[in-house]
Amino acid sequence: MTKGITKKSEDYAAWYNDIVKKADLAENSPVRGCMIIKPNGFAIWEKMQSAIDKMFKDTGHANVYFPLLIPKSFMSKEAAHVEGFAKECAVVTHYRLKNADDGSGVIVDPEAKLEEELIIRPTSETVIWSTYKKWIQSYRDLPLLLNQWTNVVRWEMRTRLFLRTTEFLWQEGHTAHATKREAIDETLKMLDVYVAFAEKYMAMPVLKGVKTETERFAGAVDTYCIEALMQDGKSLQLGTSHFLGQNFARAFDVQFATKEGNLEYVWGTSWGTSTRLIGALVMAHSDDNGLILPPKLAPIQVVIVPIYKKPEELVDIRKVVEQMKSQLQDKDISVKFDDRDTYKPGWKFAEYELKGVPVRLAIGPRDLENGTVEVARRDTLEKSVISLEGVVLHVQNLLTDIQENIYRKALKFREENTRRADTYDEFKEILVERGGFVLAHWDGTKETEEKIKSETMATIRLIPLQPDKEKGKCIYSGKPSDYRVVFAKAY
RNA sequence: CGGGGCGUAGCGCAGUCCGGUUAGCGUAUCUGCUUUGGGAGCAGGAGGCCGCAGGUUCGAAUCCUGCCGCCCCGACCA
Repeated sequence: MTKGITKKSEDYAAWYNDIVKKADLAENSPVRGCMIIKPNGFAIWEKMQSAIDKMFKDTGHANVYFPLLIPKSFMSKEAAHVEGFAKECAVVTHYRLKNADDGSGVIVDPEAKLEEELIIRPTSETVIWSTYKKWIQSYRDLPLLLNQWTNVVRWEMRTRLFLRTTEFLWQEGHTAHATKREAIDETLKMLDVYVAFAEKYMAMPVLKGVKTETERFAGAVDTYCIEALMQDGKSLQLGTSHFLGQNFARAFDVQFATKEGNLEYVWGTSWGTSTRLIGALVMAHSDDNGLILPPKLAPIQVVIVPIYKKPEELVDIRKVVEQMKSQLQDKDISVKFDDRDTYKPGWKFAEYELKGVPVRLAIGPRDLENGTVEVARRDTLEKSVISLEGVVLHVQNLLTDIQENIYRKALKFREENTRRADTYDEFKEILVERGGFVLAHWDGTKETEEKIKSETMATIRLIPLQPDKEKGKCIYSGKPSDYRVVFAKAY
């Protein structure tokens, strides 16, 4: 029925790529690893942005913009930070091109070499903290709660549309506080913002926790994260929130005068989430017919398809549809009336299913006679015929129901794919046969974590924030452990 | 960087092993007619530096050499 989408069960990676491309979300760019986000994909990002941005504003944050280019020297200020990002920085070395003497095209003008090379931001801690030094003198300047929506570049070895691209869009929050407690509270507060966004908007249940030292952000004291399970049993990190301690304050000498007149280093946080979220939507919810979007993030929530033979019939249909459309719009529902006569109804049905529009209304002569409309929901593909009078209320309820149903389905999937392992054999068997989250005891050492990773490909996704106390033995070393951590293969 | 696959019409592909008419199919596109409640049918048309550069040959999409690019699977990471 659906043209050209690889079955999810046959080849998950191909299925994912097919949906991204066929649903017109994005395509590859002329530069390897970069992506062109198409209108359909960008509209989803815009919905995400506006919801998240509102949550940031509601928690007292303001937006700013720091530049794309960062002096190379800034990168070396914080030791762990350089260590983490140096390998994947794109560097600007020249500022001019010229025509080659042999006419072979343009070349970099060797005369135009920069005195200090610039790096394209892989993240903005360095430039922001170098500026915070100027902005912060007193406890009265704190807290400083800023965020920016930008692009960043990280030269990745292997890329996948949305999930990992060389350039990606994201938001990065950077805050500065007078006390450690306040910075930690901020870190956790923003983590909870991400949890709320994922669950309420993306209809995606997430686990939240803290990363192990190995997985920690370069330069952070603690990295918190939310992780969601994709349909192939792999985990995807959807957002991170870092407690930076005084690391960047020390690196950039950001001190403030306390009420008592002492000079102290500022406490910092940073937190981010990216266009990867779009990849998560695809991988967590969609099916072999295409994209399935949660209504709250769907650029078009309801599409209306007219069915008619003669142009006169469309005239009558249009009258009914226009009224219905404006009633729906009055309820803040985004509606598209697809009255193009260049495509047939069946074609449109398939197309909107592919693109994940949550609700489709079809109306034809038969409906006009009966005062009805056909309603189809994308998540279950169910169709029903309802009376025209009740359509607005019905659609409102349906959108809510779809949002909840997608969430329930994802939650059920996660629950069915979260298992406990008490021995290493059991652990390996689960990962090989089923995937998913595996809760297991760990002795807390980097060495054990590394061994398990190299032997099974699974990593510790997170340590729960309030783990259930349970005496046990590390599945690898047999050493005592007080609680289970969450393992999974990850993107 | 390793392993695998692939570059032929906008997209998807066949043809390459074994060189030989005018390079073909599906789909999309354009024209016309018929159609329209699940990706319509028929007829006609247009669309190609066969990835690039050399070489072998009377003759190369096909054989040889070199290069470039893309995708997938790993190692690094949001």
